[in-house]
Amino acid sequence: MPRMSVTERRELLFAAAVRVLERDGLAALSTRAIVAEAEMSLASFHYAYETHEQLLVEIIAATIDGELSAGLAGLGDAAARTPREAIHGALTSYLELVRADPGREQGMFELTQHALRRPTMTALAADQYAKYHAAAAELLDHVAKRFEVTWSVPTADLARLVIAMTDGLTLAWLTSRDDEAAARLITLTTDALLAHLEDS
Amino acid sequence: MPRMSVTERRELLFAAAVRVLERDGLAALSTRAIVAEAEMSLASFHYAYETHEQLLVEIIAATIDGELSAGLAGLGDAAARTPREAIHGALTSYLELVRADPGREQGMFELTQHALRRPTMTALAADQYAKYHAAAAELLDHVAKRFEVTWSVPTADLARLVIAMTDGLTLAWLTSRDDEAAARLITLTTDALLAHLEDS
DNA sequence: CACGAAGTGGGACGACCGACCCACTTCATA
DNA sequence: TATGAAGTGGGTCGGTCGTCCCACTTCGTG
Repeated sequence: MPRMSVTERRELLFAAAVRVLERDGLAALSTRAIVAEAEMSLASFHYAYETHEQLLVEIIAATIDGELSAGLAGLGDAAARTPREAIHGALTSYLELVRADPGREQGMFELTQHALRRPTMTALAADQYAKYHAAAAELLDHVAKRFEVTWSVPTADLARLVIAMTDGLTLAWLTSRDDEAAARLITLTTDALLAHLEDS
Repeated sequence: MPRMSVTERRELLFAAAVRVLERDGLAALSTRAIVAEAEMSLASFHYAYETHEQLLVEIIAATIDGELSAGLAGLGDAAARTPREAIHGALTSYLELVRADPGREQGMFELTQHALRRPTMTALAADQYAKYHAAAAELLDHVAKRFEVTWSVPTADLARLVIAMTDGLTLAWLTSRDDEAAARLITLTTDALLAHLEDS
């Protein structure tokens, strides 16, 4: 009801859409569900956003930046004393993120799947994963620099391994909710990465 | 138009639904789209299946059995002369399967996501992955037995690593379509597995 | 041949979807 | 205080959804 600028309304709708996506999934992310969550009238939506798809595009593009980059990179340099601790800690932090808010990661998967199916959005999915890989590579480089070691395999390749494992780990945990199995999976992943680490 | 039994009609509808799912995605898998693909009338659907969801459940339950188990296990024992060749070959075969029919694997992901969102279906998703893990464990046991070696880590854990990696590999390839990067990812995964192999 | 079961299909239902129109209110500016 | 831009919301459009009803045809069996 209160009056506000278009940009402010866009932000409120955006936030509401993310909440609906995480809570109820992409299939339930209708225009009406979004405005209900934001407590707005239906017409207000098309005043702020041209189409429903435009909001989706914006969500995909935006949530990537602050998402995994923060989840992985931001937590890798805690109080780790060894490369193993750093890698293992970062992966564990990520799992904790998934456990704390499963709907969020599930929503990311749904958005990716959705984007892959629409020709106009497939480039977005590609960008999404390119950024994931870049963030993971940054984390690996950071570890190498901090502990004065080198990776014997290009970090770009190892980054793909990391992202593939976080995806697989997420899917495994979402389907089984098995914390212990996930922890063992993280240890195995850490082993796999450390095998390509050598003193420099 | 031709007359047929309920079971036969169910099979035709099932096959048609799978085709639509692989070609157009889960979002397009409506009752009408299915009967159009099967060239039936709309009413025929509810004569064969009680509800639309029932068909979904059947698809999830059925496609698992003949899917990844055949994709992985069936191709692991080709002309491989070493454990490395066996593992690497199986993973490469799987990637080839994804490349040959991306829509199929994408459909599987969509079904999993869908199942995870409905409380009545989450158990199905859990079963799905339990079977995946079992199939992968079987493959690993088979390799160990054939080459007279042993895994230094429970194959159940390594199986989770394999499935997580195939999921991550699939997602990575679907989003980037980068064959070379996928091949390097497979090599890294093979390395990770072989690190836990020892003579017996 | 009769008859009931099995199978078929046109049409309609209520609900929800994205999008949009247009009358209305509020505000900034002149 | 007049005026036009900015913002708001009720209502509706055409379309698709899953489901269902019911008249119809075909078939196996008596």
